Formats: sequence, C-alpha cells, structure tokens
Amino acid sequence: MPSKASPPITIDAVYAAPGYLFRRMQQIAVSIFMEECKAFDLTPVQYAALIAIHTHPGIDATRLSAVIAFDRSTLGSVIERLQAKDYVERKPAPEDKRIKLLYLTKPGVAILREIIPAVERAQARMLEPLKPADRKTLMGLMSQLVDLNNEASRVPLRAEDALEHLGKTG
Amino acid sequence: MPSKASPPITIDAVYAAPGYLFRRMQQIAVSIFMEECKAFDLTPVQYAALIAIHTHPGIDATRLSAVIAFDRSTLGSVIERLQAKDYVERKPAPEDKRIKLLYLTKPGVAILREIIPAVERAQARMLEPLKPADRKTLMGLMSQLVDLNNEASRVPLRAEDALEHLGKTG
DNA sequence: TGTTGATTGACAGTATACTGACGATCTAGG
DNA sequence: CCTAGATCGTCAGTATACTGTCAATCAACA
Repeated sequence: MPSKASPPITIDAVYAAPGYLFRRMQQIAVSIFMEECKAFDLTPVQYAALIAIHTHPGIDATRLSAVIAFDRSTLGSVIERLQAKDYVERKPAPEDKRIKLLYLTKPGVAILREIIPAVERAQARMLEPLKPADRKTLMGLMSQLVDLNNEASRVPLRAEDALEHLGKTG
Repeated sequence: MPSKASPPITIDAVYAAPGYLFRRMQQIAVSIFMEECKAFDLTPVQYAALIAIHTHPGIDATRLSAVIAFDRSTLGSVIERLQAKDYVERKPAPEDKRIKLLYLTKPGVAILREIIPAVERAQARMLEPLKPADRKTLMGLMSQLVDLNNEASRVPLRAEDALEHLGKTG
C-alpha cells in the first residue's frame, strides 16, 4: 500500500479534483440558467451586468467589471450586446472624457423584473439534488472560498473599493 | 420584514446565488491552475484531455468528449493544439473510416509526468483557505451535486457507457 | 506649467463553450 | 442489395474569458 508516492495518472483522479468539479458545475449551472431563461435571450453574464447597473446607475465599465468580477476586455462586447437589445445606454461623463456612464433603459428595467422568477427557478434547480441542509452548507463553504480566494484571479478592484466614488446607491 | 414577497433587485442577491459562486470559483480555479502550470503551457482542458487519452489509449474524439465532459465541437481544436505540440497523435481506425483514434506520444507521456506535481499544487491551493474538514465536506457535496446534475448539461454519453467498446483500459 | 505616470475604453490574439448544420460513413431493415 | 437513420468529425456563428497593447485623457508633482 503506497502511502504517498507518485499519484496514479488516471482520469479518475481528475474526477475527484476540485478544478474538475468546479468546471463541471459551472457548465451545469450555465446550462440550467439558459434553459430556464431561454424565453428572455439573456446570458448569465448579461443578467449580472443588468442587475449591477440597476443597483449602481451611472457606473462606468471598469468599476462594473470589478463589481461583477469579470474581465474589462470582455465587458465591452457584453455591453455592446445589451446596448443592441436596447437594455442599456451609455452616456459620456461630463467631467471625464474617457468615461462612459452606464444606465438601464426602460426596457432594461422591465426585462429585469420579468426574468427574475426564471432566474430564481434556475438557482433553485442547481442545488435541488441536495438535501436542504446540505445546500446551505455548500453555499456557505463556496461563499467563504470565493471570498478568501478573491485576489487569486484578476479583479482590478474589490467591489467595495470600486464604488467609493459613486453615491453608494443601493 | 417582508417574508417572501418579490425579491429585491440588487447585486447583493447575485453574490449569494449559486450560479455566481460557481462561475467565480471556476474563474479562480483556472487562474490558480495557469499560475502553477505556466512553465508547461497547458490549459486545464488540455491537461484533462491528456490524462483521459493516457487512461484510454485509442479512444476517439466523441468518446473522449464524454469522458471529460466537454463539447464535441470544441474538442477538435483542443486536440489540434495538442497535436501541434506533439503530445497527441491521431490514427485513422482501420474498421471505421469516420473515426480517428487518439494516442499520446512519448513527449505527451513525459509532459504529463512532469506537470502532475504542479497540478497537485494547484488543486491544493484552490481549497487552501478552508479548514481541512471543510475541504472534505465541500468536495463531497460538489461530487454529489455534479453527479446528480449530470444530465443537466449536454453530455452525449455517460463516461461509463462511452467506454463500452474500448477494452476498459485502466 | 509641463511632463510623468496612471486610468479608461478599445482592440488583437488565443482558448473555451455551445448551437446547429454538414458530408462522409456505417448499420439495420426491408 | 439498397435505402433510412444514426454516428463521426468538422465547421460556421455566437458568447465568454484572459493577456497584452494602445491612444486619449486625466491627475499630480516638480
């Protein structure tokens, strides 16, 4: 019985690895989200962006990327798509010509209200196979882990810091 | 205190949602993996593919996609990149002209042996912020959840079924 | 005030993911 | 034997992600 020698090079080791389980669960989560929300033609990322802009009207793209933890580079095209659907509008900031401020349009606010029940269903379905107590345990541990690992991936600002200049809307 | 009326439309609700935590954790996991393995120029997906081919030599692309749970469409380009790095070779199957069988090359086996310690470090780092008991709990719940949700995302075959025709190598 | 350094949004390049479609091929049924 | 349906690899199209770079702009300091 080898106690700690070289681990076996087998796919079974991968199945039990955290990285594999996180990737797989993310796939499943997106799939469930898309299924519940297919009537609305919004991706999880686009949904998160809408919510964040609703919470912080007038936020700029860089701060938005910190608030929902995704890449500045990617965010541009996400916003473009939301603009094309007429859910978001961009206004130049008067005091800083570099910045474009983001606001929800009326249709943007409307779709948000409509989609929320579907999103709630999706979130519930992701955890449905677990017993209620286990769901709570899992979410608690995931929250801790994401929080404590926050600096591990490129997020230029912590969400709280990102909002210092805004009026703390919300 | 409203008990269960319409939920608030706020970004804070998103932060506690399973979908957000899974997406964020996946980002973090990839980031840690790439950091630990940067000397090897292999992505998590490419690593999983190498391991799976090593475990099941002569597997074809469709079955491989089931074994590591990713999309058939995407797999083509992943294999191409592994082929370009001379880690994988593809041989036409004699009895079925549609199929191309996958094998690791000598450099493929070698890089696998070399990268494994780095991968182990990455996997450990992902869970490091948690107490040991909590790590175990989290992995147990994630395994359950992924397993029970397996059909939720498009995986054409369960891994076990996918391997019926192979000699159950491993 | 004038230049340095930081910030913003944009872009190019690479790598996953997923949908839907396609031709080539195999297999079963008639 | 020959056609209908399934399967294999591939490709086009869309959407995330991340690295690195760039011009325009701003802020701060000498």
